[in-house]
Amino acid sequence: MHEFLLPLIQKALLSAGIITDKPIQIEQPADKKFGDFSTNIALLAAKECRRNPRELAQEIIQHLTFQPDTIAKIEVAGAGFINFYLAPIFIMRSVEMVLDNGGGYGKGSMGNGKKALVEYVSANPTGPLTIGRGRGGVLGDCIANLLETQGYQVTREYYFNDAGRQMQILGESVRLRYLECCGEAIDFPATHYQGEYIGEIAETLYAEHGKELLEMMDISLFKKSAETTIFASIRQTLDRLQIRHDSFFNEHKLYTAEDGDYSANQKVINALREKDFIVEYDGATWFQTTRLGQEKDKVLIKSSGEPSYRLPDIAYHITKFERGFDMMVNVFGADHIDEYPDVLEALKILGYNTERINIAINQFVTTTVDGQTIKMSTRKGNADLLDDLIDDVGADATRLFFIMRGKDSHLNFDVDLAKKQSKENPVFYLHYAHARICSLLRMGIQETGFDPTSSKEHQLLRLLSSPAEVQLGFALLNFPDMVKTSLRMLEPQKMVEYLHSLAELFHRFYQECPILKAEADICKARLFLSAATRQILRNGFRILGVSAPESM
RNA sequence: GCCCUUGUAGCUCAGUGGAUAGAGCAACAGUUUCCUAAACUGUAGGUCGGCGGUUCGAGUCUGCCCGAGGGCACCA
Repeated sequence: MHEFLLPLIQKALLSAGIITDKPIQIEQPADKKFGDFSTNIALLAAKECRRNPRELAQEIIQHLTFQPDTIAKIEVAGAGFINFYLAPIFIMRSVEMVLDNGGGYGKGSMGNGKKALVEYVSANPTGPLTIGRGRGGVLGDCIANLLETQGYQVTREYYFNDAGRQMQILGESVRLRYLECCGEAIDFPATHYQGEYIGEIAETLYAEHGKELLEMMDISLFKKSAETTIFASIRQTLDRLQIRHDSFFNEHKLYTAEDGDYSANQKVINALREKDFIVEYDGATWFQTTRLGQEKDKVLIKSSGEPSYRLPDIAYHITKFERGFDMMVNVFGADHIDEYPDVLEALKILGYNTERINIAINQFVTTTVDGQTIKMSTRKGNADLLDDLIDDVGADATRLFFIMRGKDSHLNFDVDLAKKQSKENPVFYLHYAHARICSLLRMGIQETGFDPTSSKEHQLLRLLSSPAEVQLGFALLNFPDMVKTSLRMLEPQKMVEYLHSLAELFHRFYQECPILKAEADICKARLFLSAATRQILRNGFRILGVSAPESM
């Protein structure tokens, strides 16, 4: 609808001779008595024009020209707001587009073929996925879906490292458990991986090899075995949530030189050295961030000669630019919050446009079971496994609960609520609206032989004018704007809220307006409206990665 | 001690410098001869953590204080 109003206002400003560099903001007032849409442009422009806002608003209104039957009323209100009331007939006419476009309704061309990269999950294969990772995974997946609806060519990437120190410890942990299987007495250090899965991997090795690995001091076989098993389990868990990646980027690539060339890591050092941001002391190589006003320099190469995580991170981001991505989104958990500023600083120094990088940070998750809040802690056994949560509440509830709060909010995952089969549970409420429409349409075909999904008599929608119908129709038209808002804010939560309110409006319509019992044309019109609602629910569910049950 | 996020109704949370601060759930009171009552309607519920500042206007920006979560490694 913004596409409809924005040009109208722009033209009015132009013909009224009002010049302002303030952006035209169109919002939907919380209270319907202030119209369907409203703009505060007169308030914003008043200051620079040195005019009274209300007078200015009045003048803008006089220069607004539009087709009859589109806008029912325009008024100046409050301090100088301009409020628009759409004509019901215009709303219902517009709903026809939902049916005409079907699954394509809500798609946009913001991306226009541009290449986008979304990096998410990116857990190293040291253990099964935790609930906290799940939130980021779902968030990233939804953001990727949103980008796709806007015409971006999206790559979903998983960045991992199977070479570092943590992986060494992992291999060592498996070896120790293996020795245990062989009946050796061992001392298992607290610094090693405590989870039960380590023992399971060791047992598998014991079953395959017996005691023949007993004397093997090289841990690479143990490490490899652990990595393969754990990665398989991670991917299986992600698969249960419909989270998929197109690309798995192994950090190790950045360490190795190709054809006598420098490694990607070394190139970063060279380039930063050229910019005079590299210093060496204490046996290590440092990124001189003190020159940027920070308290301490940051280590890039440890005195052991190994790069610290920061160096490959910078090199990795450079590959994103080199691979030609116009837009990049990194989804991180709150524990990585201190990681990215240094990376961005380095990229800026090296001349990359860091405005193309968007950081989406999600706060942590606590779960509530039987009214008891359980705090999540990483690296402490396996009390917070994502798999267990999916077993408990199902994939749809897991996904939806992760994104139904803003990513900045410290999510409280109420496991009992997620399992409830009633409207208290938002998953259920959304599913029910969809299933109810499916049932209604089935019944409609049975009783009247009319199928709104194959009929083209969409213009019958114009017969509808009751408040419940018009409000539902209006909500449907907001879908494209909601998609854009969700993407702009990198916040799928907006979509969840929108769909919830849509479901609510449908239930009210269903309650107030008899459908199959109505006069033939009205019946058809209402079935069209129902079909359009179902279409939007489906389009929204697809973005959120939630199923659309046909019956319940 | 420093940095990031956060504090809004009983609970879980929206709120993009603008109008009398909203929603869902819970609570209370109603609605089914009728397409799924797995639903709908209505009522009540607030010192926007606290104290200052910026301005025509602050829940929103800013300073300090208090509470919560996270981070402050030659771990990732």
